[in-house]
Amino acid sequence: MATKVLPQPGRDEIRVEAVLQALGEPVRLTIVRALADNPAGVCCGEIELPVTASTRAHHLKILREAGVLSTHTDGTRRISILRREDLEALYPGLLTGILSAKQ
Amino acid sequence: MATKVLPQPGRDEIRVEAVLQALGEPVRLTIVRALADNPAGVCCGEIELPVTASTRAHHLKILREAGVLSTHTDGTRRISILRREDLEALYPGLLTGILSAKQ
DNA sequence: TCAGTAGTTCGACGAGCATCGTACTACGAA
DNA sequence: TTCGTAGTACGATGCTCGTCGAACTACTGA
Repeated sequence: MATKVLPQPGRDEIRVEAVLQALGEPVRLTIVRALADNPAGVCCGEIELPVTASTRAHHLKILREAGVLSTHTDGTRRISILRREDLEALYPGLLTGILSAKQ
Repeated sequence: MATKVLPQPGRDEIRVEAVLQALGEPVRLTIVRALADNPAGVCCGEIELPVTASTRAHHLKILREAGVLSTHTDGTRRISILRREDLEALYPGLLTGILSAKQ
């Protein structure tokens, strides 16, 4: 089972505008909160969202390209993990600040 | 000289999606950075921006309505101040995280 | 090999947004 | 009162974005 990591920006390629814009959307913020609750990673289909599969894939792509999360394959599934370390290194406190917001 | 504070959301009315969406725009992020450098407040006309005055007013309104900044009048001028305390109380670390990003 | 499942990609569509110019308001100075 | 300055409000425009359905890919299990 050769897991493969989907293309994503390196830590030095992450731009704060892209991160903020990615996080400033309700559906994507829901995804990020779900990932934060599951440090081991989440299969994107498991997150309950009020959108279709294609829209979900769209949002995951935006989050991945912004550098917010990392995705690797696991059979037919794709596991997404929050890039906590990278975001904390670039913008210390940002993620915890956002996650501390009462829903 | 009766200075007047323009309408803005109370601390409990601030929503994290609105804040992130407001910050996820290059022009508005420039404004926030300028305000962060001037804790005493900045007259919006003083910030150098690549847009016209009407667009500038539009962005300031969005930032104000999101709860990111506070504006009060001073004669014909309007002084804007970053709502550091409120944001820090709601989302501890968020602002410093964003501002620590190398431009 | 074949069917089923997980997820992406593509094209289309409608809503929202950033931008502008113009007209307007509010204040200060002469 | 009149003029100039600082800024807002409004309407229009073009672009971006979120959403969807349908078609497609990739892997698993029978």
